[in-house]
Amino acid sequence: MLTEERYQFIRDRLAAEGKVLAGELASRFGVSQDTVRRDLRELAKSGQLRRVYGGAVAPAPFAAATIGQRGSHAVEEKLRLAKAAVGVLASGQTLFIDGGTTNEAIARAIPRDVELTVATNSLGVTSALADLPLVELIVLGGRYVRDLGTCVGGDTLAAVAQLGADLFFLGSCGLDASRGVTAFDSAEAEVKRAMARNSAGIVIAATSDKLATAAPYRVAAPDAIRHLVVDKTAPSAILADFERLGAEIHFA
Amino acid sequence: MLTEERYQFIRDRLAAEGKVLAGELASRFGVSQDTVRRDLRELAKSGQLRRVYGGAVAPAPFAAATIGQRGSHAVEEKLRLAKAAVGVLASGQTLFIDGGTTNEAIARAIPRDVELTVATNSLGVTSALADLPLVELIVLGGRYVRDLGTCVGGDTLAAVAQLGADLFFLGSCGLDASRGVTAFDSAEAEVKRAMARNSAGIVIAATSDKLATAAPYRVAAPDAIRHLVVDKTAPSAILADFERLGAEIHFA
DNA sequence: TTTCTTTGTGCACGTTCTTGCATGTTTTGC
DNA sequence: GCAAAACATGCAAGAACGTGCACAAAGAAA
Repeated sequence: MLTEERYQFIRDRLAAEGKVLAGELASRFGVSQDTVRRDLRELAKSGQLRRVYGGAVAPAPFAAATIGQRGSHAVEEKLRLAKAAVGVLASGQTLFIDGGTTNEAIARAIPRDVELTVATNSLGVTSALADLPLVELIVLGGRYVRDLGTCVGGDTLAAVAQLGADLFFLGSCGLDASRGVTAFDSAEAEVKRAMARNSAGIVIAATSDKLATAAPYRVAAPDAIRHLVVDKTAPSAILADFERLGAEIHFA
Repeated sequence: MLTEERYQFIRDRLAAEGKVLAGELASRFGVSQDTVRRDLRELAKSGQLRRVYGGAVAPAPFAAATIGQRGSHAVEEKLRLAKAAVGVLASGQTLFIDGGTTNEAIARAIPRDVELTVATNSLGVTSALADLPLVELIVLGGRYVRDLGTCVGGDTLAAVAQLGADLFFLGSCGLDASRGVTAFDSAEAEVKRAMARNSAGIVIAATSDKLATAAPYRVAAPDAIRHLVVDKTAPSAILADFERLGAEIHFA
């Protein structure tokens, strides 16, 4: 019995029934439960199932429902980034959070026992925070843009102008030590600029593919970044540039 | 029986019927009530349900006012109402839609090929419409109120004031032919009043338990209702009153 | 062929998780 | 106010789990 055969059987069984039991698989394959557990661990690592006590279940449909191509590896990376990014939070703070899948992951990673005031123009972030009892949630309305999952426009700008925040979690941007933070869309950039202007510090959690890239619209100067959350594969030369400009580097 | 299976069953049951009983779940699963209570505690910790004495109910934004009433029959009734309510729409119209489970059902029932401009302060309605390609969606931001699932406050009022709509889908209210439309919350009523003021006509889809009830805060006069969508069990005497006041009655 | 490395597997051990029971507390209905 | 039901908490037994290690089979290098 090849390992791959077991994998395929598990995948099929999950698709058909939604769950598998470790003990049942072991007796069916004629191997020890340890081997089955190793299989499950391996498949879980690539997001093909979710391990639970006693076996495994089909993965959450959450990934499929949301935006873009986000491979399973990128999900894990974003989750690690999100957990590290939450580390810069302190109870009682006021935050701006804008759009992007990384920011949605961060919002979902905020623990239930932290007291915060959060203003966001992202539908995903709003949904993620809507249930947290200690979060005072302010929705920044405006024209909803499907492709971004956020609100933009004059109404959004007006709402931002009335608020001030300790930290601004800035998402889905290009990031370059000389050009600073840049966005791909004009209206989006306007809102980000307003949020940056009304915040004491900017937090950016960047997957490694965002580093050293630039987009047309300028959002913030490179020295405006207070916290930069990256994974351990980020080139140290680039990080050194940001550190020199005053950013605090956090590794996921 | 995996723990996760019990979780899933509870989630499904809550979505369908709005409530679960600890004792009933225990006998169905073949485990002790202690285990069921532990499950409920766990799900409550992540906001997936709200614990009550004897079991649990669906979390705030969806439970709204009617906890015991929303059996699977009530869900079906709301679906029928929603389909009928969509009948009053015409392509090219501009709508206000506020909160409530009935309005969320209506939003989900809007077909993909209708061109509309929709302004809403409800998170559920926003989520329902976010994917429709022909709907220009305007999010009315403000302070998010967990129990209502909507935004209220001065910012919301200001955003409403800048817009005008053909129809206002008014939800989760008391409804009485002499007192008109009434709401349970002061801030909520303010927003509804503003929407009513800036709309040419009001549409109300009411489950039969809403008819001939009243709440403290006045929202609109009884003769402001243009379309009233009810099921066939609605008392004809009450409907006659509304019809005399100028409402058009639609049966689901 | 012989030797070494790689990979997959099973076993032993300690750890963590789940569960039912016992106990004491809180809530509900009368 | 009282009794019963529902609940929270601590505890112990057992199941499931992770890890390190040994062993065997397959292939590569000498």
